[in-house]
Amino acid sequence: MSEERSLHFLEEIVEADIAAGKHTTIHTRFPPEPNGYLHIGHAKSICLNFGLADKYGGKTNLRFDDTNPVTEDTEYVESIMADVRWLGFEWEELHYASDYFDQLHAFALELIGKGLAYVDDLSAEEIAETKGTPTSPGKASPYRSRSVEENLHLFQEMKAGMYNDGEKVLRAKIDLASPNMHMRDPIMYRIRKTEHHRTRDKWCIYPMYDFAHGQSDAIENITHSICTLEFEVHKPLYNWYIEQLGIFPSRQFEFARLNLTYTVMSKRKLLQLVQENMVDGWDDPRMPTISGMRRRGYTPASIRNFCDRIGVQRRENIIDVGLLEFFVREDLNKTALRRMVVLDPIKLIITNYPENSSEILQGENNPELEDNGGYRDLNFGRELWIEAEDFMEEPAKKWFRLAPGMHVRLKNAYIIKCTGFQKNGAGKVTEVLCEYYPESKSGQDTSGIPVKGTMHWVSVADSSTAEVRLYDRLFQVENPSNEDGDFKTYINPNSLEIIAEARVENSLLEAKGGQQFQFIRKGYFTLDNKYATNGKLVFNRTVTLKDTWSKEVKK
RNA sequence: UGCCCGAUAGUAUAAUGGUAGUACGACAGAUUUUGGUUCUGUUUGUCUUGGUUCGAAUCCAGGUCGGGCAACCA
Repeated sequence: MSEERSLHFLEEIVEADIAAGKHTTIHTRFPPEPNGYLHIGHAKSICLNFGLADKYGGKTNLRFDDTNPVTEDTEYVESIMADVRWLGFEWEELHYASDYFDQLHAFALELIGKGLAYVDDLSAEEIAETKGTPTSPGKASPYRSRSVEENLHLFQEMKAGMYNDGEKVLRAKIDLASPNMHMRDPIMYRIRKTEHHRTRDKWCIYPMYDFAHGQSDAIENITHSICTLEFEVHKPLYNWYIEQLGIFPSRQFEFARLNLTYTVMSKRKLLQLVQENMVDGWDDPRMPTISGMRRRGYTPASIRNFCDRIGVQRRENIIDVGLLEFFVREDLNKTALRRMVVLDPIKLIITNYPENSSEILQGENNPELEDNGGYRDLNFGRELWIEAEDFMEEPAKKWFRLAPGMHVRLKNAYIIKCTGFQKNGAGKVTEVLCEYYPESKSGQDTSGIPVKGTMHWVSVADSSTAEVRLYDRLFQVENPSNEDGDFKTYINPNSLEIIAEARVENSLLEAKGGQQFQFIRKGYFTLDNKYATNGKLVFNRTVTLKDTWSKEVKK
């Protein structure tokens, strides 16, 4: 079943490590900061970390990197856990960097004791100035040479809350002339008199990312600590802390983050869209967040397949969102129930069908499944709703649908012939007239009439209304972050079209939240968990069907 | 401009010194009671200049282009 796949570079590293006897098994971790919602880029990291451990019989932890109380919140913790599980993964151990605050504090004391850390009274601006630039070395702070005793004492006072935010920091004493800016006496601890979402007011000093991440990895015996490329310059520092402390030698490896066309992926930008109400929250179906894609109707399998296919590399990339859509269609085609919905209704009257009469026809639930996935009842009658765009007064070239004199099949029903139409004062077609062939009934057609087109429909007498939300790409340009000026100026003003009253077949009255449907010839849709109520159906379009006709029209 | 990383069809990803392959896309055709699905075919590529070698996408050197690094963010 599984096709032969070559190893990506991280798999090669793991296999080499195992072959060399470095580890018998591996331990990875997924370490989000709980300061926002997970997006498709995180999904890549999740699939990578969990997938790698799974492949080599290892384990994966979920660890919240909650070292900055200013930005973090339990709301995000909850959503992140829900999203990881929804994607289909279960962590081995659940940890918080904040669980290690005591241990981290002890590590800091140890480094101070070794003369490798000092308390600095310089302000943030002064530290930035004395740090130098990438091309010129930094200058030592006047406080760099404080004695171990003094440092211990001052750090104790910092911890005790005797100073205000920004008054003092604890710095590692490394190399102010290092070509790597991160090695120029990086800050280990800063004062933040802010309540932490878990430790509350226990601490007023908090470790920086660099002083927490590697040690957390080491505490959990993480063998392969996988992160994105921008952390590459942090690696010497990551290793320095581990070496000076003599703890478990976790090793960091970097891969290129995921970029997708027609969207943005940075948390900062996504947050802006939410805060400035350009979208309907983090779970807006147009957002590249996991929660947004879930609401939109994407399936976990389609996201996993996508992450699997794009692979993992160290080169910058921007992946065509069309590839994601391909995997969604591929998955939904096999699972979504087929239903008929008319988005832009006009009336079709079958003039030779008996008045006040109707009949029940059968429609397959999914032709891709065995036994067509079973059948549902379709109520057929003299008056039907059809799609306005399925009728043309004067047919275009290669037009297979309705036009005066043309034959077409009504899906799961009869072949009809268009005999006329009505227009209103504005010249808009309001009604199409036709005749049907009783002997052409679906499944028992003896008419012998050849038709090229098949159209969806719903009965006027026996259908309901629903709101349908059509989503398009959020941005008008492939890479909004790369354009001049504010990325928000490139937002697609037509990314959401709300159809207030589409006509749906009555079997959809039983639709449940999160259930997926294919509206025949229209695309994949799902019931919106947020806005659908008992009395009102609201559907989100996940993705359109491939449409070769619209390409034909463009020619 | 100092240090680090990277460069294979339009996009992504293989080839681990020995036939440049795969997926998506695009195009054409067949099938089809969804202009869907499925099937078949076509299309387009190793950044550049040298070097090593019987042989280089792969190794080496120079160049070009792209990305990262100067938060008390992660």
